[in-house]
Order: sequence, then C-alpha cells, then structure tokens
Amino acid sequence: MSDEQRQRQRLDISRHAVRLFAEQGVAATSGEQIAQAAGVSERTFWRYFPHKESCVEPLLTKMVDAFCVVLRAWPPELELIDHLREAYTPVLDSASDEDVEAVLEVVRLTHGEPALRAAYLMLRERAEDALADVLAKRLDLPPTAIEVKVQAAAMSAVLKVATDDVAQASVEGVTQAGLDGHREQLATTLSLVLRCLSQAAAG
Amino acid sequence: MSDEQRQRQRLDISRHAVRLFAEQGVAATSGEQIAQAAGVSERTFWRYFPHKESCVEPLLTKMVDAFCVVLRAWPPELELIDHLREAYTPVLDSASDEDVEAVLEVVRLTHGEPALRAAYLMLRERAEDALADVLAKRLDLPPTAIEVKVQAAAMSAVLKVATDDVAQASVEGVTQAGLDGHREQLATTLSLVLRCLSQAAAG
DNA sequence: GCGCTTTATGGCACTCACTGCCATAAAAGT
DNA sequence: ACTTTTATGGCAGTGAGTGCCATAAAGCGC
Repeated sequence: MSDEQRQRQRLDISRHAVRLFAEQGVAATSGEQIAQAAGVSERTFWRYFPHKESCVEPLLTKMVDAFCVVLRAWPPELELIDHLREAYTPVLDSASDEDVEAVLEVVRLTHGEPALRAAYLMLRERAEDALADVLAKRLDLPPTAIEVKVQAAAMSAVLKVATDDVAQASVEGVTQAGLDGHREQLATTLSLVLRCLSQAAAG
Repeated sequence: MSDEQRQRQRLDISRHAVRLFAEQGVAATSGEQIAQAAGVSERTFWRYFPHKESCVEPLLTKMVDAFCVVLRAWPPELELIDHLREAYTPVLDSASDEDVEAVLEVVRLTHGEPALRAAYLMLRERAEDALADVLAKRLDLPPTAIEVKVQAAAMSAVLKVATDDVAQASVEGVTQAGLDGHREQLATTLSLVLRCLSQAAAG
C-alpha cells in the first residue's frame, strides 16, 4: 500500500474521531466506536493509531505542514510580514472548510481535555523543530544554536496565541474576515518578534 | 490527612518510580511494581497518581516551583542577571543531591520516552503560565497580553535549552562547576532575551 | 490467465492501566 | 468511649493497546 493511501486513510479516520471527540468527549469515545465510524475493524484502527489521542494528529499536522511549507518558501529578501500576506492565504484555501473547522475544534477541545492537550503539545514541539530548521538556514546557524531555538520558541508562542484566538473567535463558524484578521495579527507580531530577536542575536 | 503529608508521600513514590523508569524503561515498569517499591498497595498508588507518567511530576515541580519562587522574589530595581546570580544557587542547595540527579535523569529520559515527554511538556506549560504571571506583574500588563505570553515563552525556551544542556552534561554526575556554568548561561541569555523583548513591547 | 510472495486486514485472546464498590482501619472530633 | 470522617486495601470490571495467527487482497513473474 502506498504511503499516500495510508495518509489518506489516517486522515479519514482522524475526521471521524475528532467529530466523536467533540460530540461526546474523548474519554467517552472508545476505539471501537471510532473504528466503526470509520468503517475499519478495531484491530486495524489500532494499527493506524498507537493511541486514541493521536487521532487528532493527521488533521493538525496537515495545517502545521502547510504553514511550514509557506515558511520554507520565504524568500530571503522579503520581509516576513509581506511574505505571509502574500502566501498564507492559499494555505487556508487549500484545505476544505470542514477540515479548518475541525482543526479549530480540536484546538478548543485541548482546553479541558488533558489527553488532547498532551498530544497537541507533542505536535507543537515537532513543529517548533521544523521552525528552527527554517530559521537556522536563514540565519546560517546550526539548528541547535540557542538563538535559533529561542527565536523558534518565540515564533511558536505567537502562533499558539494566534491560533487560540482564532479558534476562540470562530466558535460559531469561521469567516473570511476572521481568518484575515488572524493572518494580519500573526504577521505583524511575528515580524516584530523576529526582527527584535535577530538584532539581539547579532549584537 | 494534611496536604503536606500527601505531598511528601507523592514525592516519595515519585522517587521510586523515577528510579524504576530509569532502570528498566517506562513501559516495562508496571504500576504494581512502583506501588510495591514505594510500600503502598496498588490501589492507593493509583489514587495518588492518575497516570503512570505523572509519577515524575512531584520531583519536577519541586524544581520548577523553586525557580518560580526565585523569580517572584526578583526585585524590580535589580537586573535579572544579578538577581539570578544571587538567588539561584540556594535553589539547588535546598534540594538533596539525589533529587537533583533524579530530575536531570527524568529530563534525559524524556528524549526517548514519549509518554514522559508529554508529561514534561504539560508541566512546562503550567510553568510557563506561572512565568507569565510574574512577568505580567512586572510589566503591569494582564497575563493574557501577547507581549507577556511571548516573553514567557521565550524565557521558557531558554530554560528548556539550559536544562537540557546541564542534563546532558551531567550524565556522569553533577558537579558544582557544571551547575555554576548552567546558572551563568541561563542568567545571561535570559537577561538578553528579556531586555530585547521588553524594548519591542514598549516600542 | 495462473501460482507465488508480500502485505493489509480481521478475529481472538491477552496484558495492563485505571476505576468503582465495598469493607475495614485509622484518625479526628465531641 | 462513641461517632463520623477519611485513608487504605481487596476485588472485580472496563477499556486501551498488543501479539498471534488465519485469511484476503494486492503485486509480480510466468
């Protein structure tokens, strides 16, 4: 079976799982139930997901990966704020509206569902590493350099706050205006923090 | 039973659990085994710890709390770097050497033990919130302000890197010189980042 | 088309993390 | 001393997750 097929299968199960998590809570949703909803046997379900909470991973990584792609495409001569204004919109358009809603739903669920929170944090840490790689290339430093790690962490924090904001704001459904505001806040704050921390690293 | 007694009991179990985790891995250590080592029944063990991995919490929070106490005692007129040089040493002295070793062992274990990593990240997030509170008071801003959160995240990142460094450096036992170097690196980097981000927030 | 190997799936039994329930012991209050 | 509360232990049960094997299905040489 191709990797692509497996990824699509995981994503499909992920969608069902998140819906069930939102409807009845994580604890009240059994692996058997998710498997049944996704139309696979329980045994294969556990083969696709080592833990129940990791069901949220495919949906979330889809978004994180998209953001990382945008970041990697950041041309050296451009200001981050301008690049994001240009390139960040397609990210949200590339995903189906339902998936965007689902991701924000997961973000909301992580407050109040410790198991999901833990999975979320693990994923964010992976994303932070990816961020550090991008920054390292840009600053021509090893990804292990402390300046790189601190900058990556600060960016990650900005992303986290912005994501929480938009998730909170779009409880009653996402709007284009909401997403635009999100992108704008993200771009300005990220630019500010990066410029400032870069100077500190250089000085 | 007093809270204090309960805390001491949890800490005691925590020490046994960490030792077992280090000796044979988390997966290979059963709740029954930890309970037996700590001299309580399995049932009471599960009453003290909702999850196996949360056994590391008491030991880790002891250190985190100690650092937060130091931070809270940071006088407004003093530079952070000077305050840490003055006040951070007693923190490490206040804990028994075995506990310091155990904490560093846990930090090392979190690389390679995803379950412990997740618990570690949850705890770090709580610590970050405490950090944000301290910063908010200092900057006279609400703890929810984005500048506060970003600064807290950056500090948290510095702490994380420094902690990982010292944990890695003291595989063969901690030395006073190692701890001193740790404190010095922590103090200088924290000061730099804070000064820089404060300017950004003010500008 | 047909065998053969590989791989994905399902079923089953099992372990173990964790919980609810009750019975008892210890502590605390009067 | 008596009662009430609270901490503990035992026991049985649920559900997450795993190992094992049997089968189905996909890929491949012919």
